[in-house]
Amino acid sequence: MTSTLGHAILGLLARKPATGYDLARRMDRPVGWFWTARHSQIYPELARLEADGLVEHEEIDGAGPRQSKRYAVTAHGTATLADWVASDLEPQPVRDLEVLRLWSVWTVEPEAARDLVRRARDQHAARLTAYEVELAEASADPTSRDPRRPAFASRITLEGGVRNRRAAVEWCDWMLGELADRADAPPEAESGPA
Amino acid sequence: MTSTLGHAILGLLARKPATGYDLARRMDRPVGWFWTARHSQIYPELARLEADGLVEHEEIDGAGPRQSKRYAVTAHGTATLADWVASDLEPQPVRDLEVLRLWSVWTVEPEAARDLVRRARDQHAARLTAYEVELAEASADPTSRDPRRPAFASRITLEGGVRNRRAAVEWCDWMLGELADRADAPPEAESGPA
DNA sequence: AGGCGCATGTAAGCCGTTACATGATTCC
DNA sequence: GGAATCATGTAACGGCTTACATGCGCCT
Repeated sequence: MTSTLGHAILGLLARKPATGYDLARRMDRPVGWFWTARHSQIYPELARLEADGLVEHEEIDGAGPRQSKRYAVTAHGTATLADWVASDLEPQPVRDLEVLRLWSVWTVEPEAARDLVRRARDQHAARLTAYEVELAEASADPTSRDPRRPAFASRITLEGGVRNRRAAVEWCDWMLGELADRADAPPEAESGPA
Repeated sequence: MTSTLGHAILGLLARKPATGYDLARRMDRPVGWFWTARHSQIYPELARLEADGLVEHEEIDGAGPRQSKRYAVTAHGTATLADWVASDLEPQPVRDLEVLRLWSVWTVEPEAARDLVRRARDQHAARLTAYEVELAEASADPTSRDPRRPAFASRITLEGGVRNRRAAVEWCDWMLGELADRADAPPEAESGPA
């Protein structure tokens, strides 16, 4: 019944209580590496979670002028989150724009293709570096060895990100090899150094 | 102006003309590995593409009782597709349910976590096998070496899938190691061999 | 005086899914 | 006779994005 976004928010709040505004920022980094949401989606979802008794709020006066609401998970919320984590979710269909594009790469000149792959490689490499930095920070925390601590989960998800992006960079390098200009030349009838 | 789905359909039709029904099936395998759509989305999109002059159809009487429409890309459609492929798309935000879930894995018992990771590993391994089979078939086609042929694009995207899933399986194995039951035991005050 | 950050919400619209609707042919 | 496959569409609804709306305090 609770949506995926709801579980994402519960996951954030289970680590640390926050206002809707805070959540919107945290939905960038670090959770945003694999799930994102705008504030326009977060505020109504918080109301729904509260109606279901999964979170509760207290009014605080924060830095802003207006009263803010700091949300925290209830016991019921934690239980719901844990159930969802352990549940049998069927694999989601993949939606990858980069691969979809590559699948039609035969429609463009090899030179344009190389350009494309080089740009993709750069983006993956940048992401890889960002993950590596965060992973180093996460690993420094001694609690990141304990499977019942949030830092553990952060560490293993980041490790996944690193491995994933590393594979992507290697794949791009491999593709550049496959696209190397051996025979870009227009098809000439029997050339070759016979 | 043309949507992502529109480009996905153009990519399919550029390889081979097809009916809406065909497209719906092909949106499973092989394109469906990285982009999917239901027929209810495909039929209206075909109408839109035709209105924009990117595809055209001829009536045929196929196996079914009703007249079918076989669609093919126009020259304008091919050009539009090529432009999109070479264009500078900004990286899409990742949305990964499996990782989102893992990020909250500290809320469950290590044993449940191991179970979860084992199931994920199995799914990745199954996908990996499927990719490897298709890659072997694709590589057998001699045109898969020519960057201007569809088979080339199929081969390199499949190679990406294989590398990606291989990394995922290895990551799962690594996580199982991290979750190994060294110290699952409930926290007893000063136990340990001195 | 103007812009940025804090802070919370609503509204319009697109994209995608599930379900509804129809109907002939072929296989069991 | 009934189920599966071929074949095309529409309708209702949910999730997500973009844009609209408001307003105080701080920094330049």
